[in-house]
Amino acid sequence: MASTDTAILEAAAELLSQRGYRGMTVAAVAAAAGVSQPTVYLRYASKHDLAVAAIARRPFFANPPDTGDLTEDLIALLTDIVATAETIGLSIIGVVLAEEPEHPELLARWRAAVGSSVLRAVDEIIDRARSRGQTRDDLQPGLVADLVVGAYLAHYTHEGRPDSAWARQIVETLRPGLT
Amino acid sequence: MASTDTAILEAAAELLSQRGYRGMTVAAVAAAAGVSQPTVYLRYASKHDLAVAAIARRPFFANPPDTGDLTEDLIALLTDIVATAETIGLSIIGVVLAEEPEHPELLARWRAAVGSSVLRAVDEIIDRARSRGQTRDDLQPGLVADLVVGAYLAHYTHEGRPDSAWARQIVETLRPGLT
Amino acid sequence: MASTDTAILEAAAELLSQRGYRGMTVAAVAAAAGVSQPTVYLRYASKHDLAVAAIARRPFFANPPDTGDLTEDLIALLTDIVATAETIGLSIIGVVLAEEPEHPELLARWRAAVGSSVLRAVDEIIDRARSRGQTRDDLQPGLVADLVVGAYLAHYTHEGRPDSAWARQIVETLRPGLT
Amino acid sequence: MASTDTAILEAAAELLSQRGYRGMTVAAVAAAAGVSQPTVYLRYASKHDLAVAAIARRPFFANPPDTGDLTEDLIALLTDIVATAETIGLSIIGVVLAEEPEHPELLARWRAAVGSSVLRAVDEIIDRARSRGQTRDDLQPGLVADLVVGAYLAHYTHEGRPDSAWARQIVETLRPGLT
DNA sequence: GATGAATGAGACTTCATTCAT
DNA sequence: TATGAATGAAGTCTCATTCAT
Repeated sequence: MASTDTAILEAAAELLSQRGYRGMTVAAVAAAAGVSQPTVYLRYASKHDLAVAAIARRPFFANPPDTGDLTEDLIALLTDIVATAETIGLSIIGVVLAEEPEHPELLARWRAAVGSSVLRAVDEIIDRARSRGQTRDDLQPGLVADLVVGAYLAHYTHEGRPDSAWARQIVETLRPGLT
Repeated sequence: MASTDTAILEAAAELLSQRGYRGMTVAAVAAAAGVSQPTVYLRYASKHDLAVAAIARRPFFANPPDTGDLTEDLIALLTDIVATAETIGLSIIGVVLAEEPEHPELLARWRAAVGSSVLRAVDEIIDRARSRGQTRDDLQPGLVADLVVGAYLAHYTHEGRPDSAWARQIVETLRPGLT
Repeated sequence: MASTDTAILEAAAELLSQRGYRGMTVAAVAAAAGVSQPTVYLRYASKHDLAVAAIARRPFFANPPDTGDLTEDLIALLTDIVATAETIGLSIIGVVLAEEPEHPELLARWRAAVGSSVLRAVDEIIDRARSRGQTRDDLQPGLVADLVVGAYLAHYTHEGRPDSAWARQIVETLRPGLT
Repeated sequence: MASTDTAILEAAAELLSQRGYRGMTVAAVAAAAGVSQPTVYLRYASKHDLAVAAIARRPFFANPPDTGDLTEDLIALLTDIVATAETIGLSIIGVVLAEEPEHPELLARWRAAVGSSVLRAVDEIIDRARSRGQTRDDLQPGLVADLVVGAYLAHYTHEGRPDSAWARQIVETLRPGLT
């Protein structure tokens, strides 16, 4: 059944976020999805395959904010990223990094899904700013994406959840380099 | 014996970096340290305690570069971070993030050890720049640390290892906002 | 359908020979036969019943060689047995012997099918020889069958595949006792 | 403990004979030996390794009979083989043959242990007979071993347990070819 | 008659942890 | 202090078998 498919993937993604790769046991996924373990194996050849598939269910940033101003767009994007992360936690990123030595496909899948969607969002924001003449011609979107998204990763890793003023402060600090 | 203590901690840190929390089995730590498993338990009450202790053995950034120029200092710091990360891998950061829901002490320990040492390094670099009149008075070191260190985390997570020109490009992009 | 019946039995016999009783999974039989698993169960109440039925599909020795000479007949028969065994392997005999403690029907079926057909072949060869006056009157075909067929079983079990001269050497060693 | 070692190997050999490779579960071996499953894995890296080790515990034919007469020696040897087989069953031979496609080491080990010990026994019997002038100079012990041992394998496989007169009849049938 | 989908039971294996010495 | 030996608990995966369609 289609609903079984969804239930399994959602249970897997949830457990992956909350209990890590190790904690995402097939038994727990099956129980959370309300099916038996072999039913999971009917769909995925191994736990590893299931985890890889679950990664792709993480949130995308498909519709970048469009406020008409570069700074505000970036603040909105960063705020959105922070809000998303506070909902589902950063541990999913931790999982894909932590498992890289043994399961590099997880990180690969994360890059293909989430990483590229973030980059695309920044790309679009900067494109629009450029067409409004708000930004330097040689500004590289990849660098901006690294700086904006990374700031949150570093802040969380080194200090914890940022306060509400933080996103604006980051983008303000960055602004002179963009325009 | 002191050398036994060291051997155990080093083996644990190494395995934690290279194989993650799950891969850091007590048997593997004991074997790598050349002792028996009960010897490990004489020192740490549990595997988890051992992992927490091992986290503190991660590299510090005790002597921030001092080139006489803010930009060059930051490039050197970032280059140093990248080099360190390429040696020991990012999976250790992944581990502390991934384990946070169940073992928040790992992340707490990481913040106390590595996070604060990075922040102190950036602090010092900016202090020196400020005393040379190279930077704004209201520049907050915490934001700069987020941006510089985070850029690498984001780049690695989204794209992989950066090329050799990358660190300079990041700092150049950032520079107008610092001075 | 008749062809379905055949396909299932052939797949079962093939898998039984090549992968043993354990390797003959119902899923593998169904896949090899191009049907679903329940289709197999429509025909056989259990995997075991299927195995028993598959045993009966093993090769018979219906037309014993007739060269006009006892020795040559036996050599031809033994050569034929060796050739057959090298094609389908001895593991099928292993299966019926190995399963005897728990599933004696397999061995019973093998005796009824293959064992009796070999005995009949030796019987006929010796009958013809006797009518030509080539053999002792009191020669018991059962003993000859044991010696000829068994020689191959023992050779394979103890040493492996015999070389090309072996069948003739065996029968030559045996000859003085037959005539 | 040494007694644990023995208990595990004996339990494994017993189960291998009586329930086949599949039936020799590690749980059953552990239970029969009175230990936990991990204790078994402390000694053997896998179930397969355990089975291979258990094969070597099968009976040898170290002291061939020495009656002073070739025929009687062979009858005694064959009678001994039959008696041994009736005690432990032929299913262990079935197991090594049945598992050959997936676990060829079992058959290899059987050949190295049991096969070679039988061959050595026949060798010695014939050597002694030759030194007494009771046999042909060119008689090949390997062929005799094949014929004598094989006769029992074939008889059992095709008909079942032989009656008490059978061993003598086999050797008598063979005798003219030996002397 | 045929099958897609499901599952209870059980197999092999690993691991953190303990205990007697 | 140190360890050889042991184990409860749990994890991944497979398989014979069933049921609704």
